[in-house]
Amino acid sequence: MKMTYTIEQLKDYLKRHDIKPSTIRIKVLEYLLNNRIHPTADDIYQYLIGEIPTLSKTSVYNTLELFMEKGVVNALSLKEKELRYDINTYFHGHLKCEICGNVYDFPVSEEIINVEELKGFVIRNVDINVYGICKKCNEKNKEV
Amino acid sequence: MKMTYTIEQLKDYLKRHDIKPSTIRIKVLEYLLNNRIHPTADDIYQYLIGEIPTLSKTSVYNTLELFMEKGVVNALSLKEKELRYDINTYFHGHLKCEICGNVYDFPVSEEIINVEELKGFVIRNVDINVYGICKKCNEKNKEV
DNA sequence: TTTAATTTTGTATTAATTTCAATTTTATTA
DNA sequence: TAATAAAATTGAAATTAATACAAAATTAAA
Repeated sequence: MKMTYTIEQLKDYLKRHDIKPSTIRIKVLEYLLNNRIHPTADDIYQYLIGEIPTLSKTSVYNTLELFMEKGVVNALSLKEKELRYDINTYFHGHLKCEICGNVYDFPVSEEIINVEELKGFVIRNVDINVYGICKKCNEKNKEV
Repeated sequence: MKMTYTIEQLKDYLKRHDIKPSTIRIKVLEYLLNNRIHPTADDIYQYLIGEIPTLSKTSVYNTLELFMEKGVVNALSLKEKELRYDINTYFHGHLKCEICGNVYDFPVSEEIINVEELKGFVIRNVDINVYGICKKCNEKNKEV
């Protein structure tokens, strides 16, 4: 994991989002910022248990719940059992490769929600999820 | 429930999708065609248990799984515990009202997947999910 | 320091989905 | 038609992500 944020930076990030910084919150934030792989709660837990041996899974869930309320992360519902979490809250789409399981980002124009049928609807969140086979896995298949 | 399909029509629908028609499959299909509310497996089960008293939930899951394989339904992953199922497999988006819980359809241009970043990716499915407050619930709130 | 508020933990619970062997139904063949 | 094979259905048990919640630990305030 590339370490690109100081503790002060992480604390400020939380404070700016109206979150009191605690060790767990700082570590979860650090993980999310440095591992932009749309991790599950368990991914986060499995990594952080190495850093905080007393960590409980409930704390990870609590932290992610708080982060969602404060707009720090979005949850991704990708037809999997587990939710994934995305620290990138800018408008964008997700590509899930059904072979390797990786989730990639791709740009989407906000124009798509400019349709008559959405007038009068207060939009809080938009998810654009594409399922298929990524370039890498597709090329591997051709070799066989 | 409006009854708009004959058993023969339902059987043909299944056969055209390479599915052997059985009583359960016909009833599940009928329910999906006549109740375009993006029901959950339990919604379907709760209704059909009144028609088929011996019905098991596993059969509903089995049937929906088969329908998905054969392209009869799509599963909707809307950050709820349960999956929902949609008999409308044409390209469109979904609006989930977080107040009343209803899920509405809205049109989306297929242009949104025409981006450079998706070239080389074999697309099998696209989900566009919008979360917020629907017109009806929004107007109710204003009254208060 | 004492008290209050907040955060974290750990266990138990919930509930949707899956697994799978047994049963039932349907189709095939002798 | 009866016997056999194949397919569909059932029901109980297992799985597991997420939640609830009370107790413990930590931090902040008085």
